[in-house]
Amino acid sequence: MTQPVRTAPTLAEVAAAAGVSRSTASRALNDSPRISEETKKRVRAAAKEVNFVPNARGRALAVGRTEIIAVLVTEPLSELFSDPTYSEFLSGITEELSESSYLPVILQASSTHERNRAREHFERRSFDAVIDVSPYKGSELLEVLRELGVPTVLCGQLEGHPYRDVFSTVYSDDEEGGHFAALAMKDRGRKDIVAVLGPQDNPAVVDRLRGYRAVLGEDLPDANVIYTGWNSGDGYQAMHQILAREITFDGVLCGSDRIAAGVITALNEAGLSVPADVSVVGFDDHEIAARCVPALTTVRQPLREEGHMAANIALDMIKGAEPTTSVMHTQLIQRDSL
Amino acid sequence: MTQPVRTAPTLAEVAAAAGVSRSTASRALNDSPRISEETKKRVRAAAKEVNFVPNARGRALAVGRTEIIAVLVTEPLSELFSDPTYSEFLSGITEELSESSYLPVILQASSTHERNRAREHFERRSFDAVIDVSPYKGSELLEVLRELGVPTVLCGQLEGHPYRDVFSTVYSDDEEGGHFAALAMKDRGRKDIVAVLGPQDNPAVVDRLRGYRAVLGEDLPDANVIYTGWNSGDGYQAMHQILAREITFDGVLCGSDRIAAGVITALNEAGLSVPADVSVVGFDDHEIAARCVPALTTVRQPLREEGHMAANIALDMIKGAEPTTSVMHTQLIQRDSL
DNA sequence: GTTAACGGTGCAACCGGTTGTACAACCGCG
DNA sequence: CGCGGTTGTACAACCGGTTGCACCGTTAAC
Repeated sequence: MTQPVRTAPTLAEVAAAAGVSRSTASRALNDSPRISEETKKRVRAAAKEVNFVPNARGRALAVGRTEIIAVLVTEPLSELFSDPTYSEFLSGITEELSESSYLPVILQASSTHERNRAREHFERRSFDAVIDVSPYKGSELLEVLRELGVPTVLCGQLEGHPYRDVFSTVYSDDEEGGHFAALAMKDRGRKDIVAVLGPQDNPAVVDRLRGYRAVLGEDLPDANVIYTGWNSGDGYQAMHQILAREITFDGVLCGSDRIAAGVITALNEAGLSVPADVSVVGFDDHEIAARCVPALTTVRQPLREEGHMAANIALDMIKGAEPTTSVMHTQLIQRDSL
Repeated sequence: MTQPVRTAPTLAEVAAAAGVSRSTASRALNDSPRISEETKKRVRAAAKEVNFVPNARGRALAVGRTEIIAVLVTEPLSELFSDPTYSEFLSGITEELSESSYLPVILQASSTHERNRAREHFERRSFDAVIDVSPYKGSELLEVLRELGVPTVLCGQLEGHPYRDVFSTVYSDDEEGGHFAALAMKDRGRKDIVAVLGPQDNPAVVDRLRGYRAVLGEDLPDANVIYTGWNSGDGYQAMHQILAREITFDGVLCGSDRIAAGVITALNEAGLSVPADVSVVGFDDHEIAARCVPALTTVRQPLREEGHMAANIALDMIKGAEPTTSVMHTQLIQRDSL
């Protein structure tokens, strides 16, 4: 059994064990070309012997990096937890960073208290970069990050993009996605469309609607657009409201797959069949889409790939790259609800 | 408008601006009694002037602490995301630490890749302490933390407690909770009890069952105990299995409120009324418990308080305190399902 | 045989803070 | 007037790494 180590070995001990100087030991472990192969072997052996791992604090001070990237979450965790969008994003980020020596950590900043604490650590430069996964409302923290010049990537659109020249942005082409969904409705011959979308103040929602409109025009009248939350319960309720109005419609464009699931339930309860009577198209292509009955035709957002992209941009910015805006393409996934 | 600051001011600049040495500046900002009030004022003014914030890297190296605490999550995020238990826990931790200068960050370590990266940063001593919120299966990371001597708090029981002398542990008294639930059944005069619990390998489940048994004895026969997942779907399915057996029972003890919700749905579908025909008692007292129809009688776990406790213990251990085990009390919440 | 070139290593400075200790200035006291 | 005791400040070392540069011993070229 290995004994608990209370005090970690330092580079000096490794150097002593290998019979070289600290600098040589350092270079040997960092594989510098200036050190002979033989010396490297000896130092590496010594390092392994004493179980040496370079101390993050000393290293961070010397190289000016902590190798920790903060994934900033400004929504309450419970909300985050109920939305599969985020977990896809996060997996993408983690996946990509696992190739590097950087470690992503999730930083919750929903309350004012939390934001202040986060701000403090940003100012102290505890993190090399920040990836904000829910920036759409903006926040005073973004202002702080801008002032500090911390490399920052926004996942998702920010209203009006006031920071475009300072921050990088990654998001999927929502207008294009709306386009695809609407086109599918049109091709199917649907003429009287209803839309059940997410919150009206969300830029993604606005863009998707623009995409719908570009294709459908007056087939999607203003009166038929409902803004609500992202959950199936929200979709269910919204659909009930629409049914109560007793208007005629033959297609429903949904802001998320979960909304679509609720919509389908409500339609079925009202005796309407999907897709025979009404076509339904979702958005996101989450797991739930394939499990719907009937399986949901939807617009796929490449969330995992967005995570990859965000992570890579963060790494580039740490190395000094300029901010970028990166728009990902969407894709129509054909299933049975159309 | 403040201009973006590319290079942060250092203590040396503050000292120069205030006309004192670096050491005096440092002591003044840390409110050392050896510095005159007048000098402190001057230094503080200078610091404010240049917007000085002590650099985390330099400070960490000097004081030997990063002031970052890792909240370790070894389950897949999606699972974590669906269980309200965690978000309560986390809120408790964050709340408590917001009083200190420590920052909690969430560290995902579900895949092997992620665990390796986490391990690396543990070895580098990137974090002052670790709070593991889902330790019950154990993991090789715990072994690493033990060897490194990193202050560690486990939230929840660990099978067999092999690390009791090295790690602190916080959990609620599950046996007591089981006791309370069973006692309520008994007081109500229920004699033929069924239990629908979480996974059998979970120590909490074992303890709760022990609590049930201590009160009910043969009123809860082995054959009536079903192990399943924590979700309402699991509860629903389990109840259907039980109904198919056509045994007589008048009470159901559930491993979680979500299980209870599923159980109630299944009972209603079978034409059984709660609580007239069958009493149901949950566990956790999550939000869902109060929203059930009928409102669920359940055993409250003080999750938020456990978070507070875990955070405080972590801080104490950083200061050198010995590991502690802390068991929190549960409480029966009387509602209408009994 | 001298010298230039070069590969390998160590010294020392540096990153940005904190802290033990020396020292100067001032006080009151005998 | 000289002394010990306070008070306030600065110097320098330290935390644990990285890195510019000087230096050493070879070898090769003239």
